[in-house]
Parts: sequence; structure tokens; C-alpha cells
Amino acid sequence: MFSQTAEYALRAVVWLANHTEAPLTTSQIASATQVPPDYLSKVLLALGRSGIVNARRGKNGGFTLTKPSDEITILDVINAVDPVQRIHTCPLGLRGHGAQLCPLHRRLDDGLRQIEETFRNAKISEFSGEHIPVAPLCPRNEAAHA
Amino acid sequence: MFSQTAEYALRAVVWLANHTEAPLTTSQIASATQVPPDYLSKVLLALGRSGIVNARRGKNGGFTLTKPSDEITILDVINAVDPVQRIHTCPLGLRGHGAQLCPLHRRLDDGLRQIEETFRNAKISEFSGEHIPVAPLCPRNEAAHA
DNA sequence: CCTATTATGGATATAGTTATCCAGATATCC
DNA sequence: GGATATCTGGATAACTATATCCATAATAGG
Repeated sequence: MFSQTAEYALRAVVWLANHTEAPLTTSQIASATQVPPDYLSKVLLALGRSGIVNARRGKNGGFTLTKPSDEITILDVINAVDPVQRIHTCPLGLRGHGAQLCPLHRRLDDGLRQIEETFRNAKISEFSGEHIPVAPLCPRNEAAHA
Repeated sequence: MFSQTAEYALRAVVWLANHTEAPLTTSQIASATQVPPDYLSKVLLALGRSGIVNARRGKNGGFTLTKPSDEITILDVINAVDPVQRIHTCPLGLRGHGAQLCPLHRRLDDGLRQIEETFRNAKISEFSGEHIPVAPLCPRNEAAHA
């Protein structure tokens, strides 16, 4: 349902939100989030172009978030790499004029609107910071070691 | 967000729900719903395998719905061709054990669950029958002719 | 039984997404 | 200013989704 690219972008942003002390390099993020490094570099590029992350080159360079994590939503990240395509006009190319969708497509678009809404209300801060009981991204299930 | 295939499948099913007198052939459905005929044939095959449509070969053959349209949901159709992939295990392949998703993936899966819910509640009958004010699928905008 | 019609499904082509590779640009540090 | 680290971005490959083509199987009707 979501593209792989969106998944990768979210992992990167959540990881960055949890490591704000210094910039993180592509390869640091890649190994932490288990994303192919060279592909991640494209994803980070897109996140940069959308103003979600900031890049610094050279030694001690890397990526940082441009905003605090409570000002970034899941929707922002998804839209940066793989925008939600709302249905604005009849996909059949009939002469339905714009706003007037048929019941089916109106209903499908309602679903899309709902998804947007849900993910607009999900701030990245929800997944970062000290208050998170389990580790960011998937927990390593420390319970198993006890 | 939804695949092209799912879109095609929904158009076909809605069209069938609105034309129940006799079986419709692939090419009839294709031209009515503006879907590439040879591709539609694969889509209808998948719908048949999922028990949503019934096929009859030979003269006067074609496709019919196996059930009344109020017993088929948008979710049924989507799942027949391009199933909603819920997130059950950690996509990072870490040793998180099944049920225990990290906050991010739990939230994403919540979104997916919500989509399922929304489309499970959308019966195809909603888009078929005499009670529909505008034509099924996109209206031909008859207003423009007045 | 024969013919016409229609679905079934395999083979292949095209396009889009995901992934890899590497040369270049830019910044930092000394 | 030189050396090194790092992002930027173009070129290409692998994979998946979409689309097309056509031979075959099954059915209806005569």
C-alpha cells in the first residue's frame, strides 16, 4: 500500500529524530535502518528537496532534520517521496467535469482523504524522544535475553 | 496508493453490478469501463479465482457476479487483485518477535487497518441500482448538454 | 457433430520502481 | 591550500507491474 521508498524515508526521519546531537551520514542511517545505502542516498535527496532534512557535506557532515520532530508528520514524509494521489477528476477520461466524481470514485477519494487525515495527525515526535518505552524502529526485543 | 489493477477491478465489478440481466463479455466490460481489454481479461480471471465473478464460455457467455452487490465490498475486490498488506512483523528483519511492532510500524499498520475497515464497510450496492442519482462510474455530465 | 463464440492462460513486450555504481561538487579540517 | 570526508546526481541494472499477443479449451447454438 505504501511504497518501499516511503517506508525507507520514514525510517530515516524517525532515526534522525532520535539522534539529534550531530549530523548523521548516509551510511550511518543506512546501517541503523537497514536500508540499501545507495538507495537511501536518493531518498535523503528527496527529503532534502522537500525541506524535511538538511544536508551538510564534508567531514563531520551528514543529515539533520530542519524542524523539531513535532512539526513533521508522517504525511509530510510520504508526500516528499511518494505523494498521496487524491482523485480530482474522472479517471475514465469521460467528459465529467472535474469536481463531479461518480459514487465509486468519490468513495475511493474519501478513503484517500481519510488516510491523509490520519497521517497528518501523526507527528514524528510520537516515535522519538525519551518517553518512548521501546527502542525507536523495531525493538530488539530485549525481553528475550532475560 | 491503489494499484491500477485494483482500479480496473472495481470498475468492472461496479459495471457488472449495474448490468445483471445477462452475462457481459470481457470486451463489453472493457469498452464500457475504458480498460485495456487484454489486461482486463487477467483481472477478471483473478476476480473469478476469488469467487467474485462467474465466467461462462461460448456464445452468450461472459461474466456475472456470483453474489448480490450488497454482499461484495470494495475490500473484497481490492483483496482479490492486490491485497492490503498489513504489517505483522518488523520490516527491518530484527529479532522483534512478531506481535511486537515499534511505534512507527504500529502506527502505519493502524492506518492500514483503518483503510481495511473503511473499505469493508463500502458495499458495491452503494454504487449500483436505480437509486443512484448519477450514472454508474463517471457521469457523462448531462448538465453540460442543457 | 460442426461452427462460432468466449474465457483461459502462457509468452512476451513496455514502463515504472527499486537498487547499484561511480564521477563530480562542496565542505571541513589541518 | 591540500587532503579527506561527504553529499549530489547521472548512468545503468534488476525487478515488478502493466499491457499486448495469440494459441488453446470449453461452451452454446444450430
